[in-house]
Amino acid sequence: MAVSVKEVAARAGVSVGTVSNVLNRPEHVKPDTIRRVQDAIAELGYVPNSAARQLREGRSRSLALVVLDVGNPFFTDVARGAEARAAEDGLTLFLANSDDSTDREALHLDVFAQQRVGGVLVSPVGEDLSRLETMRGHGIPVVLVDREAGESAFSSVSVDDKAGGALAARHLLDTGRRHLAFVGGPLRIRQVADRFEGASSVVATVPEASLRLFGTDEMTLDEGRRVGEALVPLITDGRVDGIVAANDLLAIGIQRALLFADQPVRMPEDVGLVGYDDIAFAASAVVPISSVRQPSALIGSTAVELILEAADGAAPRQVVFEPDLVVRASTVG
Amino acid sequence: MAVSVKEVAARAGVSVGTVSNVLNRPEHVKPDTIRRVQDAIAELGYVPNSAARQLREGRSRSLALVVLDVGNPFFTDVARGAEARAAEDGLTLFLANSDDSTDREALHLDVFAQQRVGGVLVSPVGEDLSRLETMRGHGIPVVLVDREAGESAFSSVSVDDKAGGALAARHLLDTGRRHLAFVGGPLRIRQVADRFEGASSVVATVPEASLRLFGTDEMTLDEGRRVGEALVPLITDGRVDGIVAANDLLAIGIQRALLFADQPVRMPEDVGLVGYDDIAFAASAVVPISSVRQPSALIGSTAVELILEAADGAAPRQVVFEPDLVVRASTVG
DNA sequence: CGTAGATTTTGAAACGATTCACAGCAGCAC
DNA sequence: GTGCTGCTGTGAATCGTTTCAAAATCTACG
Repeated sequence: MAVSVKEVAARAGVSVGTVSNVLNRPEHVKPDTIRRVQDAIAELGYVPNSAARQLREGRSRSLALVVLDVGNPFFTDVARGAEARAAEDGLTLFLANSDDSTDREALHLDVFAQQRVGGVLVSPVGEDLSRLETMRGHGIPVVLVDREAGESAFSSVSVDDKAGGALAARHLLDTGRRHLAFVGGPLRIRQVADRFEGASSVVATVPEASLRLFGTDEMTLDEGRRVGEALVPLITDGRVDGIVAANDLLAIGIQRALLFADQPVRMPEDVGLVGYDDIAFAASAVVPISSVRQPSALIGSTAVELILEAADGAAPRQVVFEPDLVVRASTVG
Repeated sequence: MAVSVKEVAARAGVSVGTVSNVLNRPEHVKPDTIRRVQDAIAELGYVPNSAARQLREGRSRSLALVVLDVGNPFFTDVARGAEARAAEDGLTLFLANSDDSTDREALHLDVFAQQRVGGVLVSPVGEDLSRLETMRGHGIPVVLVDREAGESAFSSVSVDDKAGGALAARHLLDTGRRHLAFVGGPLRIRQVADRFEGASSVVATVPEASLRLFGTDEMTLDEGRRVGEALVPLITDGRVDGIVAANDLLAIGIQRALLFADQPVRMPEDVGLVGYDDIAFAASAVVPISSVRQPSALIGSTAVELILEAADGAAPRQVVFEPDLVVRASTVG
């Protein structure tokens, strides 16, 4: 059943060492021999066993990416960028989904540690990075994605979320709004907390402006709708005239609730709405949504770059991208 | 650097066999010994090497899923269902993206064959299943996802796409439309061809009804918008009054183009729109979109079920789910 | 106290690929 | 003919785990 180098060697009338040489350094093998071995491989349908190879080499030619939510287009874009960059170096990228759960995250990290992957890219769920420390201690390079490493000795690639939050809030203030709402949560997610903080700090600079927080349990379309419905009366009253959503899924849900309320809200006249991530659906929304853009594919490819550096023993490095604002009809007429 | 069973054994003062027993069949080991070994494991930070385990066992405790497009929420939902079911049996699921390319599909399948994964779930890009045949020949169970296996000896789990296409078309006819447009492509994608065929066959039963095909290169928001713009004048003329989109991404793009045209089209008054897949965004669209629902998570979990059966040597089996129609405001007032 | 039987523990073999020191050999110069 | 060099090819050792027959130890009971 199992075809191994041994069978191939027997069939081709050479030793196992020679078969391995044909596979890994054909320049040391006579052309005629190469052909004989390749014929044998084809005839027997030999497929190398990567477990054996890996065991011998001590490390696998693969990387892992653990994201917070595969359902969020932002992360699939990051994954695309990472995979493309990894492929350039002949590396395979495993994609795993932690779904905002520390348990699932831990589970995946364990599996990857056991696989001895060449490196782990992770957008960590919580603040506790000790498990990642141990991974690095075991010689597995770790890069934080979409989260700044701060004083810790990890490499990281992130986007300045405070700046992003500020960008969104400032845009609303610049276009005349004064009573802002920030929708997102839970605040234990660092990205959310930072975006809120950025927005807050900008609002604080304008005396008559206010910012009110509307917390959510998750950042989904449904939660957005729920909050959107609650916002309608406030907007009608004039108590809210600008909304910053912590991501585009929320923003889309909010928009839907506002436009389809019994007493519909006009956008951008009655209220301005800014999302975050600039996923494709944001541009295709009913009223296209202004959004804070993050260079998602670039984040992915840069993360792989940093892993490769780390694997070469380079010192950890923090890359922080600046977000920019894509202005659409949800904020300006 | 590398901590192996050997070091653990030495530290705990037992043999390597005992360490392995603690890990795999603790019921045969004295409680006191278990504790001593576990302490040693903790102190040394031992992490099992799954390459070695796999080499010994000949097969890895993991499955692979290769999807056509990770960017499509339908497939991430399938992946979720599959992963959950796999986790029940302690199996890891690797997710890979073929992006509609046979090359990328082949690449991923090669890697998985070398990994000796316990099974492969794949929604194949083309019609040529020979590579999958060889995988099965090598003893790796294969299950086709979202594609019926037909006469071939694979297991498969699919949804009746002809019935789905028919469902969509019949609904439009039932609500009084007669001039239908089918948007989707390329037709080499089996699912698209089947949905079109289903719609055609229903339309053919109504004398005065017609169905026109609008081909696309890919099934994305942008392509939907492009076709939507082309449809506007036809709808205004009354030459088209119902649209079947081959998936929801297209439908959302189409809707946006129609609603935001210079001379906007009313929905459902001027035209009815039916999508396919029932992704979350369809329900949250401006005008919520009627859509042919596929039980995505169930498809994923069933596929894993079939893999497990096949691994136990059971005969291949074809599971075909019936789609159903979720009616929303895009087709009825 | 001896022993059958059960419970624990042992340690060498095996999984499949890579590596590397070394062997075989042809060609060549002296 | 001898010794070198360069090119090919060899095969035993190795990676870390599991397995399993056999050994060691314990338990209960006459």
